[in-house]
Amino acid sequence: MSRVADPTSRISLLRAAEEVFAERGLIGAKVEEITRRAGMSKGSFYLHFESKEKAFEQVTESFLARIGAMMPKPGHDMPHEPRELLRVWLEQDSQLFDFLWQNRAIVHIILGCQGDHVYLLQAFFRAMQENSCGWVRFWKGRGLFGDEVDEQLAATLICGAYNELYKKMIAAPKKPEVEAWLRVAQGMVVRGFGTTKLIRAYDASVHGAHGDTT
Amino acid sequence: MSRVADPTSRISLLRAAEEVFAERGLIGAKVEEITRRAGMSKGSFYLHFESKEKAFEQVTESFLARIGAMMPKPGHDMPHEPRELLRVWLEQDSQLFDFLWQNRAIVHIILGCQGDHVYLLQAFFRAMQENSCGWVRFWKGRGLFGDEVDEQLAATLICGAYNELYKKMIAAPKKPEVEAWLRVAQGMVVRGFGTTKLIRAYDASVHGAHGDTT
DNA sequence: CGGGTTACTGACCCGCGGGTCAACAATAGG
DNA sequence: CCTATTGTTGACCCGCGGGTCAGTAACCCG
Repeated sequence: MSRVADPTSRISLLRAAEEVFAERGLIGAKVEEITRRAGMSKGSFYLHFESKEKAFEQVTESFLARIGAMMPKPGHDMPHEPRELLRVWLEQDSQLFDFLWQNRAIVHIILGCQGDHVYLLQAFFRAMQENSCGWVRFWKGRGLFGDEVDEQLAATLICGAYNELYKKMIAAPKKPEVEAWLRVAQGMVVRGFGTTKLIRAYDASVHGAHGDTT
Repeated sequence: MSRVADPTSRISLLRAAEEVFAERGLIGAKVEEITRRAGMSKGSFYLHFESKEKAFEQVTESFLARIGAMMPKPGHDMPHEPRELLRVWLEQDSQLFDFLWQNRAIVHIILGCQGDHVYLLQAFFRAMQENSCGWVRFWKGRGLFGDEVDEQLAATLICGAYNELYKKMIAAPKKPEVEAWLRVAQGMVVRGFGTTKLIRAYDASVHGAHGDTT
C-alpha cells in the first residue's frame, strides 16, 4: 500500500483559485499565489489541473452550467392572475440575485473575461438574453405585453437594465437591499412594455394591501 | 543640423496601437506587432512612448476626455414643449451612438479593461451614469418624470439599457439601424418613468405626422 | 566630401511565471 | 524495521516579451 492522497487538496486549490481569479483575473492570478493560499506547493497544482487555464475554465464553466439551471423559466404551472404573476416574477428575480450574490466572485471573474475566454462572458450574457426573450414571449402570449413589442430588442433593453443592477450589487461590500431595486426595475419594464391590464395589476400590487400568505 | 524625424511616426504608431489593442487588449497586444503594423522597428516604439502601458493610456484617456465633451447635457436653451424635447433627446442619442460607432475600436478596448486599468472602464461608465442622472433630474425638474423616481436608480437602469444597445452596435460588422432601437429605448424610459403628459407627447410623436423641418 | 548631430534599428538582456521532475516524504503491509 | 508504492515538494528550466542601447543610417552645413 502507499501514501493516501489528501482528499481536500483539490477543493482547497479550487477555492483558492476562485479567490485569486476574482481578485486578479486570469492573467493577474499566479499559480504560486493560488497554491500559497491553499497551503500547498506550487508543483501540486499540476497534480490536479493540467494548466492554469484549465483550472480557470473549470471554475467558470461549472458556474455557467449551474446558472443555466438557476435561471427561472416560464413553466406550465404559471399563475393566470397578472398580479400573482408579478409576485412570482419578483420572487424569482430575488432568488436569482441571491444566487448571483452568493457567487459574486465567479460572476466578477466572468464579467472580466476577454481574449481566449471571452466566450465565457458571451455565454453568460447569452443565457440572460435568451431567458429574457423567453419571458417577453411568455408575457406576449398571455396578452400582457404589447403585440408590437420586438422580443429581441425588449430583451436586450431589459437585460441591460438588470445587468447594471447586479453589477452594482456584486460591487458592494455588503449585499444591498435589492428588493426595492427589483421592484423599480419591474415597474419600468411593465410600464415600458406591458399592456394596460398588466400596468393596472402592477399599480394595484404597489398600492394594494400586503399579502396574507404564510 | 541633423536628421529630421518623420512627423508621421507617432501617428502611425498610435493608429497601429489602437488597432492591436482593440483586437487583443493590452496584455495580448505585443509591441512587436504594433511596430510591425506601423512599418517600423520595435525599438522606435520607445522613442515615442515610455512603455506599452503608457501608449495604452494615451489611446484610452484621450478618448475618455473627448467623450466627456460629446455627452449631451441639458442646457438652458432646451425647448419647453415635451414633444420637441423628445425629438432633441433622440437626436442627441443618435449623435452619441454615431460617435461611439466611429470610435468603436477604443470603446471595445475600454469595455475590456480590468486590473490596473479598470479605472478606465469605471470612468466611462461613470460618465454615462452621471450624464443620465443629469437628464433624469432635468426631466423631473420639468415635471415630466415622476417626483417619486429615484434619480440614481433610474439612471442606473437607463444606462444599463443603453449600454446593451451600443455594445450590440459596436459588435456588429456594419453599423446597424440604431434609430429604431433608440426610439424603442426612449419609449421604454418614457413609459417607465415619465408622467402622463410626457407619455402623451411620446405617443403623439410616434403616431403623429412626420416633421416638416429641413 | 567629411564631420557633427539626431533618428532609427534589431540583436540582445533579463525578469517573469507557467510548467517539470528528481528527490524527499508519508503510508501500509510483511 | 524494511520495502514498495504513491503523494508532495520546490529548485530549476525555458519560452515569452518588454525594454535597452551600440551600431548604422539619414540629413544638413561648411
